[in-house]
Amino acid sequence: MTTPAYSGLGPALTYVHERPLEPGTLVRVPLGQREVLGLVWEAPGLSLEGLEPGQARAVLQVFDAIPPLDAAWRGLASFAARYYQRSLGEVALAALPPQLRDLQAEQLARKLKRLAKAAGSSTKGGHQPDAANSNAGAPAAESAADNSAPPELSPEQAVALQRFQADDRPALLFGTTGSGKTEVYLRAVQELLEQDPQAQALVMVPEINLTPQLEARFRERFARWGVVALHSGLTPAQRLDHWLLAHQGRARILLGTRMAIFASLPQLRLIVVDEEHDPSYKSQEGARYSARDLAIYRAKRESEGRSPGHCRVLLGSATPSLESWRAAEIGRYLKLEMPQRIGGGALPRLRLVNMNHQPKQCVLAPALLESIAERAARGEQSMILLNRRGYAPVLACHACGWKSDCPHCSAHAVFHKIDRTLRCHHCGHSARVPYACPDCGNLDIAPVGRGTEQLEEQIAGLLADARRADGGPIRVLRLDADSTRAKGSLEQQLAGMHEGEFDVLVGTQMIAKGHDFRRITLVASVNADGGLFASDYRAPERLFALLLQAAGRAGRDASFVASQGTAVELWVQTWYPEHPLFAALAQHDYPAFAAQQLQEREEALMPPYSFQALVRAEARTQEAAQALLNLAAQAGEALPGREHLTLYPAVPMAIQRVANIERAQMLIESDSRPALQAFLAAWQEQLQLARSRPEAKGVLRWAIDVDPQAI
DNA sequence: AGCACGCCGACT
DNA sequence: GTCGGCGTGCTC
Repeated sequence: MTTPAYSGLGPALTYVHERPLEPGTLVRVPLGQREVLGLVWEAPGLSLEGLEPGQARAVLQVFDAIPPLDAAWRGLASFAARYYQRSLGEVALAALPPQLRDLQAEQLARKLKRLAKAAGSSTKGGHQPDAANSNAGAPAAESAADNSAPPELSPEQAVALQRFQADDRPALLFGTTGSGKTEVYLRAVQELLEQDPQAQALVMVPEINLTPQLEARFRERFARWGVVALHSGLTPAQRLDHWLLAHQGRARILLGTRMAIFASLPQLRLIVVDEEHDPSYKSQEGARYSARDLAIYRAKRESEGRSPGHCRVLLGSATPSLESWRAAEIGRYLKLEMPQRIGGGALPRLRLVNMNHQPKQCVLAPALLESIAERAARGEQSMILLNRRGYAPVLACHACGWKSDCPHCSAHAVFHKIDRTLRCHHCGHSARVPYACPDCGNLDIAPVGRGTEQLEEQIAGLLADARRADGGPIRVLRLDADSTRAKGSLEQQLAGMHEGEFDVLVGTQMIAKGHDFRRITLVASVNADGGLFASDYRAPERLFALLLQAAGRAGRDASFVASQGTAVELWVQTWYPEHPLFAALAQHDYPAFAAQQLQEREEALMPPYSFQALVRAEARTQEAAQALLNLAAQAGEALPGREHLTLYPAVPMAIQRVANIERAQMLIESDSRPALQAFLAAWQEQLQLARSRPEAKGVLRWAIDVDPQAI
C-alpha cells in the first residue's frame, strides 16, 4: 500500500500493517537492505494478489504525529507524475522536505513539540509560527507588529482586485513594470485570509534572490498570520520546519520558488504566480514540471467538489507568456490590465543605437557614454545589461586560429581576467591562461568578444575623466554570478547601489529582475542581437521580456525623476535597428508584439497552437545517443496516438558534449495533448528496450521533457 | 536512486 | 592469487 522514497519504480509497492492506514500517511518501510520513507497511497485492504504469501514486508514506523497528505495534494503529485512522465514515487517523495527522509518517527514528534512550543511562547492568541526564524538565528520581529496601514489602491489596482474577486477563472494580471502588481497580490491575500480564518495562500516568485524582499513585504503586514518561505536556499532544518508549519495550516502564507507548488497546504485558496512568464518556473532536472502550469491544475483540483472558484490563481506579468496571453485572449483566463505606473511615472523612452554607424570596435556608443556621464554628474544611476559573465567568451590565437576550447565540452572556455583562468561555464573545468598559444607558440593570444568583467573595466576607463555629483570619480559596480558568489554579498552590494555609492551598475540577467533602484534613470542593453535571430523560436519572446523588465528598473520613483527633470531612457545597441521587435518595444506595446508572435506561431503550428515534448539522451558516443532515440522512434510506430504526432530525427544538442558526455535530442510535436500524453506513456517501454540494443551501447540516461521551454 | 551481484585488469 | 572497476538488475 505504499510507494517508497525512490524513483524508477512505477507502481506502488505493497506492505502490511497491523491496522489500516489512511492514504497520505507517511511511514518508514524496509526496501532491500535499507529503510526508506514511504507514503501510503491506496486505501488499505487492497491487492495482495500477484504476491506470494509473506512476500509483503511490514511497515516499520508510522509518522502519525502529523496529518496525512490530503487527497488534493495526492492528486497533484499523481497528475504531475503522469503529465511529466516520471514515476509517482519520485514526484511524490521529491516534493517532501529532504530531511523527512532520514528522520525517525520519534525525532519528528520531538520536532513538532518544539515548533508548537515556539508558537505558543510568542504573543497570546498568536498562532504566530515563527519558530522558523529563530531557527535561522534571526528571531522574527515580535508578532504584535502588524501595524503598517496598507496604502490606498490606485483606481486601476482597485478595479483589478475587484474584478479578480468577482470571477472564478484563473486571472492574468497584465501590469506594466511599476504599476503596483505586488500591492494587488498583497490585497488579494489579505482580503481572502480575513474573510476565511482558515485559508492559506501561496505566492511564488521565479528566483530565490527575490524572496527576501517579498518576505519582508508580507511579514511587515501579515506577520500575525504566519509567513514562511520555501526554496532551495534554506537549510534542511528550516525547510522541514516551514513545510511542517504549512502542512499543519499554521503558516497561512507561503512564499517560495517553483518547488513551493508542491507544498502541502490543506486550506489552500489562492496561488499567486509573479512574473509568470519567467522560464525559471520550468524545472530543468528531475521531473521537468512547470510550476505555473501546475498552479492552474492545482487550483482546479483544490476547487473540485467545492465551489468553482474555491481556490484561485493570479498570474502576474508585464510581459506574459504567449500561452497565458492567448488563454486570456480567448477568455479561458480573466484578463486584468494595469497600464499605468504608480505615481504617474513615465515609461522609459527607447533609444536605439545603430551599431553600423558607430566608430569601429566601440564598446558603448559615444552618445550613450555621454548620457551616462551626465547622469552620474547629477547624482543619477545607470544600469548596463550584458548577458555574459567573465572578461571575454573566448581567447584566440590570431596566428594559427587556436581557440580556448574546453577539453571536456564542445564549448569555449571563458576568459576570467580577475584570476587569469579559462573557465568552462558548462562543466566547471578551470585552467590557467597559457602564456603562449598551445598550438603554435605565438605569444599574441587575445580575448575575443566581451563579458561583464571587461565591460566594467572599459567603462571605468572611458569615464575616467567624468565626475559624479560629489566631485569624486565615477564608481562602477559589477553584479553577476561571479561577483556575488559569497553568501550575503548580493544583498550587501545591492544595498550599496541603493544608497547611491555607485553610479553605474554592470551585470547579467540577475540585475534586470525585481529590484527597485529609485535613482536609476538609464538602462542600456549592449549585446541583445543574439535574441533576434536565435534558432530557438522563443528567443524573441525572452528578449522582449528581458528588455522590458530591465527598462522597468528605470524611473521607478516618479518624484525623483520629476525633481531631476531627467528623461528616463532605455538604450539598446543593435546592428538591426529595423527589426520589428524594437518597434513594439519603443511603444511598450506588448499586446502588439504578442499578436505578431502568436500569428507566426499559428502559421507555423508551434506552441501554444501545438504541443511538444523533447527527449534527450546522454551517451558515451553521439551515435549511441542518436541510435537510442531513433530506434525507439521506429519501435513506437504502432503506439496509441502516433498518428497525431510528428517525430523528428534525433539531432545533437546545441552544446553537443558536456563533461565528455555526448548529448542528442528528439523533438516530438502534436496537435493533440492527449495523443502526445498517451504516446509518451506507452513509449517509455520502447526507450527502455532500445537501451539494450547493441547500437545504443554506451547510453547513460535519457529523459523526457514535456512542454520544453527551450529547444 | 541505492545496493547487490557478477565478470575482467593491476596490486600485495 | 585478491581488490576493485562499473555494467546489469532488483527492490513488496
